Amino acid sequence: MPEEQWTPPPVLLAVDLVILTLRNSRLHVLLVERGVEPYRGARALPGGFLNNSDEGLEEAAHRELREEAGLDASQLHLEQIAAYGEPGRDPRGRIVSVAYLAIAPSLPEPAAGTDAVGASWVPVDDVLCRGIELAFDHYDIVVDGVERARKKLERTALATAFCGSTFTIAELQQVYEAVWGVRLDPRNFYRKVQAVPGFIVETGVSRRTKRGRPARLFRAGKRTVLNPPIMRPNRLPGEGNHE
Amino acid sequence: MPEEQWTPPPVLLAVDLVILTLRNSRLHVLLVERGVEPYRGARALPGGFLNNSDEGLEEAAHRELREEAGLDASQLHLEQIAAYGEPGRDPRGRIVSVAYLAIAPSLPEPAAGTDAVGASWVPVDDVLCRGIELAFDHYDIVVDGVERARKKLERTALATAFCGSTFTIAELQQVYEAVWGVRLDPRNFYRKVQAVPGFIVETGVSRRTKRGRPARLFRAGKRTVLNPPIMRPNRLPGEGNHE
DNA sequence: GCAAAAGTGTTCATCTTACACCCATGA
DNA sequence: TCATGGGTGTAAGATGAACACTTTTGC
Repeated sequence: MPEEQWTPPPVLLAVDLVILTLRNSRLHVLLVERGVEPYRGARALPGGFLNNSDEGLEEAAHRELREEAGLDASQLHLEQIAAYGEPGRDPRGRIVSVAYLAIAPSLPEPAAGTDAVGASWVPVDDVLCRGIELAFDHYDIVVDGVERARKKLERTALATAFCGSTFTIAELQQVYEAVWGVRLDPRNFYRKVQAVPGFIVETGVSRRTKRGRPARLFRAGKRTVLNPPIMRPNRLPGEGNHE
Repeated sequence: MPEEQWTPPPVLLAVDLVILTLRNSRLHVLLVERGVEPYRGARALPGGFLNNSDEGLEEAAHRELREEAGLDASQLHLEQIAAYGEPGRDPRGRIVSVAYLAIAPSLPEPAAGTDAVGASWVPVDDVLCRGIELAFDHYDIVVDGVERARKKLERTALATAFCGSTFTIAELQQVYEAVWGVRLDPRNFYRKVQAVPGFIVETGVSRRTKRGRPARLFRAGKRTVLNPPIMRPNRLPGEGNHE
């Protein structure tokens, strides 16, 4: 913090949301269609400006979550990704956006009660492969958000945020497979997650029915840091070099 | 990004720096002493407001690095930590700060040619144990910055940013030990870092002198992501629960 | 009974750890 | 020569991948 008399230039602050969920075993992100210029017609992350000078950043994220995605703030994971402030990122002027990552459990609703036009769940793969054009620098933000989720699956209980209040181990495995984009051995995964103290706890009421033997139901434990961690399978030795 | 006609409230944007370095095998952070209210006399992170509406966030971080710490922007690691924007974090008004983490190699100078009064390197342990009072929410920012560095040592070549252009494996080990606050077996560390392709490369000119057998000199390789990673020794099973 | 999914046991390869030991230098 | 730190070998234990096999359900 500086000591100058000179008054620093004010900037406009926005909050954008990367809301991830699983829909039929694939990772999806919530996108809205822009109704006005710039980038009219393109898809963008839900978000908006700070309401007033007294609104906190996370508070604004919670409000947007409610307004634009119809998701209740409580009981869903929310964390900051980063601030995006390159001059020129928004043609309307100097706007700095603070991006948040939200994880929602799989819900039956199509895209939740949204008031923004054209809100829809889009497979993350379609976005990452640039099959869908995003407004502003929102592509970068999605990349960073997904990467954050991928990393946090290893050492934190983030995966349970994708599940309902109770879940089977197979469902938990689908979270890891969808977010990491890999296949895991169900038998080894089964033991591995149970070997982490406090990660998941068995609800006595064990069963559920679909096909085959019923599975025990678990709920998220209190422990948020995983020890030992659930490590992502090794990429082949000669590979990836991005930060 | 919203579509409202209403004009959002502008906020002031600041940039704060967590500059880490090693000084005689201990992790230090650069702090300045505040000359004006609020928090006059307390220590704070170096930083300042955006210069003008055209200055980028990282650009501002580079400028502060030069102005307040006398460190050349080029060839030192710089990455964003997060945005800190709770209303009330600064008694002067609504100020949102974007914090950056910088890693500087061990330099002979006491605190570098600073123009801020009372800039000094402070052992990170003294800050984390709250032995030193920091202004604003700068304690939280230091915690987040150090935690970021600790995590990135495992999977990235960040440790080499603490070293000069060439370094011995023992020096690299001191980085890991100081940042993680653990002791490592030199023999096992020696082989482990060399087993990561592209992490460090041997400079033909191998020697250096102090006491005992001379060590080979290495420089940072091109690979920034470590595979396999250098994992932090396991904390005991019943432990830590913070996010 | 059969298919399918849950859950268990076991093997083999790999990695980690601990530590004995040798090497090259300054004093 | 001894002390000191650099560098190598190796064996025991822990971990992880692969996969055969048993259990419990719906049909």
